[in-house]
Amino acid sequence: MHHCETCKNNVCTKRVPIFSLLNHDELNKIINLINRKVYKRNEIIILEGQYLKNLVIINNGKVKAFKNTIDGKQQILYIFSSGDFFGEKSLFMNEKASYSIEALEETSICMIGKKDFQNLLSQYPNIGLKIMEELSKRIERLENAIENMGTKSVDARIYDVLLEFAKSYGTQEKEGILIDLPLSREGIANYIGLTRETVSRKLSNLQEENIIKMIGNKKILIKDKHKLF
Amino acid sequence: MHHCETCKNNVCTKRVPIFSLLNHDELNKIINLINRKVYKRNEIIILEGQYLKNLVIINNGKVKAFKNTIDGKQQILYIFSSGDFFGEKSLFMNEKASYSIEALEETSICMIGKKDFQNLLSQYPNIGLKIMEELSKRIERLENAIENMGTKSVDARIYDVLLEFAKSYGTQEKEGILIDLPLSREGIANYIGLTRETVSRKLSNLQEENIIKMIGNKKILIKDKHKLF
DNA sequence: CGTCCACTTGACGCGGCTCAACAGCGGTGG
DNA sequence: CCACCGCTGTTGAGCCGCGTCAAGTGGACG
Repeated sequence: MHHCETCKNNVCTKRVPIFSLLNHDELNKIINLINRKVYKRNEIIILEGQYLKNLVIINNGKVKAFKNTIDGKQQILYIFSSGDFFGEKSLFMNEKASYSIEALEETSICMIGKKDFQNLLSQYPNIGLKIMEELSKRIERLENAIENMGTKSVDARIYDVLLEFAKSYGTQEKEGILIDLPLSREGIANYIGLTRETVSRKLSNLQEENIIKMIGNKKILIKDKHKLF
Repeated sequence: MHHCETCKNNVCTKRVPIFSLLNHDELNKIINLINRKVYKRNEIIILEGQYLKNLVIINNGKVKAFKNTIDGKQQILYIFSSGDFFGEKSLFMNEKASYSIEALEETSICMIGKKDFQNLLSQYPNIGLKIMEELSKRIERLENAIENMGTKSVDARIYDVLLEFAKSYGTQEKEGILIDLPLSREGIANYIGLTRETVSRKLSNLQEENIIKMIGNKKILIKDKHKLF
């Protein structure tokens, strides 16, 4: 159906906060600038060190942004999902990507060429404000992550990541908050700077204390949220 | 002398990267919007949780931006010096400061009211670009800090902070790079998430290995930079 | 149903934190 | 100017906890 093709495209622009101040006609103009692409789980979308030519907006799915260290470790910096964008650095500075992006599940993205987006920016300055707003939020998350890693106990870091996931990926059930985990145990470890084994042990402890319940490896039920503070 | 009063004011705007695209007349208009203030060492400029009404630009001196944790620890997030700005978050969002700012030495600042700055922004959109650029740089520093704290050994973190300080506050001498430390040992510890004792020990080790030389508590000479990689 | 990879659990060692004692330095007041 | 005091830095001893290595288990997917 023809009009469905349009719907599909609209999705990209409609749900994106940075375009939220534009009206319908303006959005339609933008649609023509967009290229879409779909990635499967574990596929690399951007590799650290590459030059970026697009601003990328996630339409559907989840990705992780991470750095690999020389000695084979991995630090996950962000988990991006629907509506989030990345590659914005190349818009102001002509720099290489400072981290890699990998799909955590089937993910469809929208790409806008650097030039096109710069034109949009000068045409609609409010988009710039929205981006600054989003960058500010990202900065605040990073600042909190540093505070956690620098000053908090390992237990507290586990609590924090559980609460963070509960907020972003949790649903309220009668027995508690059910989290659809975006990351594996190893992923969680790489997100908060621990090892897989330590995460595993800490979660087992929490389960023994009846604070959480692990459901397979993909879900966790938080039975008593208040014990995680 | 009258024209020196003007010079003094100019300093504020001239050396600030975010105004670097403006011409002389435009800068003069801005000068009228600015309030200046001087803080002594250890004075608090902003307290976490306060509402900000200004964008603050450092004219002269150094400050630290930090968070205090419930159990009395401190995480230093940034060291700002001449030309750096803070308080930008209040410009896009009406939020409280997420960290405190304290003068590390005698520091003079320039303040521009929120409304005034928003007007500037819409008048000179390039200022917005400059701010995004600076925010991007800040994000990159935070991302690297997280990678360091999450994946690197304590030794490597000490090396990194020495190299960072060498770059920002060091001068090349014949015997090596002489660093004018912005932070005390305790400050360094709070910057990279260690304890005072550990920093002290690690620096003593480096001195024994003849890689650095401590000169009082305020200066460090890096004799062999290449051993710090 | 079988294979493989991720997760779990245990044992162990090392390294950074804690506690404690002391030294050095700067600031203050007599 | 000196004496005192408090804060920061140094150094030592000991402990605890996380990382490492290793073995065994379980779930996901073909």
